[in-house]
Amino acid sequence: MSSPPTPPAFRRLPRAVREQQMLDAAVRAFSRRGFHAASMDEIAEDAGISKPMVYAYLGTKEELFVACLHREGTRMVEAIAGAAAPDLPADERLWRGLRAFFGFVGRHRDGWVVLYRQARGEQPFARELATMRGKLVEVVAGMLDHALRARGREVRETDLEVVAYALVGASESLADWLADHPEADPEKTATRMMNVAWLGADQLLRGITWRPTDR
Amino acid sequence: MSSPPTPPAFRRLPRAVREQQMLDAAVRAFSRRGFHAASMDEIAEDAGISKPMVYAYLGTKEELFVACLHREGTRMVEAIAGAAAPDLPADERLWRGLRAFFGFVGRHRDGWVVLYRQARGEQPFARELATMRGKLVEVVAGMLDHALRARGREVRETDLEVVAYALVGASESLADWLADHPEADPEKTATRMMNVAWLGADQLLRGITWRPTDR
Amino acid sequence: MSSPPTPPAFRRLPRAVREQQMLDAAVRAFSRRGFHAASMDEIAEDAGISKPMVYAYLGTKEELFVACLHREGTRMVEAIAGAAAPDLPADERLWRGLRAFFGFVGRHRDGWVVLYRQARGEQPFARELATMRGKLVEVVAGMLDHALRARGREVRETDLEVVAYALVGASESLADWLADHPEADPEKTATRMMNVAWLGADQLLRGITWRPTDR
Amino acid sequence: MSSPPTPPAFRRLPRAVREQQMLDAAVRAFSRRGFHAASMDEIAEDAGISKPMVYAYLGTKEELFVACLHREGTRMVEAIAGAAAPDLPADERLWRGLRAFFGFVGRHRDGWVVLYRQARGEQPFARELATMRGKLVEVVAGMLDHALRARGREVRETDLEVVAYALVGASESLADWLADHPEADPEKTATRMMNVAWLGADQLLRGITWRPTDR
DNA sequence: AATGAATGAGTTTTCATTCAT
DNA sequence: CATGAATGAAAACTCATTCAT
Repeated sequence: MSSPPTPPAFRRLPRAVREQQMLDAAVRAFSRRGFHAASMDEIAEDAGISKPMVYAYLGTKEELFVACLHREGTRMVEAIAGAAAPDLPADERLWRGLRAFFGFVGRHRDGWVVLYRQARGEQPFARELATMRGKLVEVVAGMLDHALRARGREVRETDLEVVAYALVGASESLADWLADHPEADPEKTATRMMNVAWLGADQLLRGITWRPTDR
Repeated sequence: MSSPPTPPAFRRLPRAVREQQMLDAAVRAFSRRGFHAASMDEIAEDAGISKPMVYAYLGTKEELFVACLHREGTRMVEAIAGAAAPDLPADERLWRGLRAFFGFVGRHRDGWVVLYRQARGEQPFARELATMRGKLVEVVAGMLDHALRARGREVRETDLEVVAYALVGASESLADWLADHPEADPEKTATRMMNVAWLGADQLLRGITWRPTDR
Repeated sequence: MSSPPTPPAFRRLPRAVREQQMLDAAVRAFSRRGFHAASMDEIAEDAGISKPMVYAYLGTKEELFVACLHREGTRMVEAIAGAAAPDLPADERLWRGLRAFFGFVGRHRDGWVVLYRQARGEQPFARELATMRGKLVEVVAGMLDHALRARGREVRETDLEVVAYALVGASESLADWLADHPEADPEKTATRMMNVAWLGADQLLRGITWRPTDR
Repeated sequence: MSSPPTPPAFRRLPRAVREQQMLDAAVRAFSRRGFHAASMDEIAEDAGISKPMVYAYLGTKEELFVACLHREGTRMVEAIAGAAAPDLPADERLWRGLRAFFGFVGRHRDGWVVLYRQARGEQPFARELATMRGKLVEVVAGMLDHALRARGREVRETDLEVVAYALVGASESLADWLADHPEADPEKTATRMMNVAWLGADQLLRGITWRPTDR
């Protein structure tokens, strides 16, 4: 008597799976509506789970957002790091990194948006975000430094960092543009960014263009 | 005895004055705490006026934010447009525009932050912001196009636009960095940006550097 | 120098005129939006005058509403009283009263609505309104009593009052219906009400009908 | 010592129970103070629950009011419909309907007031209310039509509707009066209304009276 | 006589978060 | 493990009303 009429077939999933469902829902909500406008009710419902479970698994709203940031950020960094092997020449590394970056953005537009567009405005995440971006800047700066030393030249560290910062910033902006233009081709966008970054306006104006050699 | 310490002369100010006070307070609040976290109470108190006046003069919270956007944006665009005269050679125009831009950011760090960092994440202002940025991109694209045609060459419009977009994006990011580093020198930052934009990584790595001629 | 550029031709109207303008605006606002939803700002603007003037002339919002009630109510009572002379036979008095009543409603739909529909729900005006309606009920009851005594019969006062109340209520409801049907003919509505009131359902069902003799 | 005076057994009630408590409190508040003057704070406190629960269960203030309207309206319509069986003669149906109606009003004075007195003035509920009243008018009109056809006569539809409207209006007004006179007897009021409706002023003045046969 | 400037006080509504079951 | 029930706190917005000029 009083046995459960509907078998709980879809319930009692392992914790890891549930967490991913929640993060998926959270990324959707945060990227579409922003950190403040997204509500925990909304996220819980979209994840098909009750609110207390979200709190039990992923903590407060801020922690949840940070968790999203971490997951998407890690995915992106891994994608880029896996592509730009450190033993290649400078331009090849840059090109592969850019291609990986824009490819990732093209495949995870939601993730990208939540990562950069939303997080930047909210103080609590500024540091978190700065750390992640710092890693990228460091990689690019290291790349430049490496190439310079190979030619027997050296540059003040600040200069390097700022130049790297500018390159990363330009890429972010183009990625932002890419996220807003679903029809745009990530590969082409990467090529354009490469042209700007590598050749600069002066060369471009002279008709010099950079083109990917392989592929 | 008990003479009024603050003369009542500051009350009952004319509308135009009050509006500027409110906008000042709003820019402060929005840029420091973000659109959602900033409260109308806070802004009103900071402006030294009661909430209903804010609503009476500048409308809804969203409208208030847009008003901030407009004021700061107009100031910035005017500063840049006034500096980059259209009859100069391309590199000179770019340089002067950049110098004006970073100079402006250095002088109005709050304004810049509210303008770009906060507005980007909030859907309601995306369009407003896109319009403003669009103007900048157009100017830069026009500049490139002008220089190209002068050399008898022509480029597809989309390409131009994307390159211009990247340049603007890089500048924005450096400006962002500038806003977070109060000790940094806007002039130097402009020079660095000019190097990246004009020469590109390739030339920089070869030891070629761009330097302002005048001054 | 600095003479007024626009001559104040429409300003400085005598107080009585201004008050009527305000009452007109107030009746419009109250009847369209209800007592609470109508705002003093709205009324002042519609009257083409500043808010402090409204307060100076007609007092608080409640007092303003009461003033509307008074003006419209007095107009209506006068219209009815002027039509139903006390020396006519009962049916003729009733008919003339009804015709005057529906005629008035037809000409002042706004006034009627503000008078009855809005005032009834708001406690502060219940008494005011009850007084006015009481006068009407008294008149009708007196009419019935007069007719009864003329036939040598007498009825308990309460009975009379309730019957009169029902007649007034039915008229009010029809008037309400009339206010919502701008195309309807007041005269016809009066005839219908007369039929119900005078003959009753029983006679109507038997095919007996009342028709105005004159006209 | 310090044993809990009120057992915590009354907390955490199931939704259905809470909803009824809220509706009870809302009907009380709305009918006593009017739609606008009644505050959600007040209602929540009177229901012994916090405001957010009211919003969670019954929505917006307007929706809450409509919910009240629905509950009370349904109760009333059911009471009347259950009493006036369609196979009785016209006068008997009318009488039973009126008796049920006034009986209901006598038992739920609060409900009646909120239903008709408050709702009529507020635009947002006009339609809701018109629908409900429309049903009553239709029933009465159908009754008259039925009786007429049984006697081989026919009447224009508009005429019927308006007469029915007048009868309903008269009843509403008497009910209104009843709500304001707690000492009055619903049964007697029904009898009076029946006299007015069925016999008309003419017959009443001639000393003809209608009396309930049964009971 | 007339008004722009100003506000205290209140309202609806939302949301992150936690119990008790 | 899971959730329906519950709330404290705060935010946006409005409005009748008054002062100082």
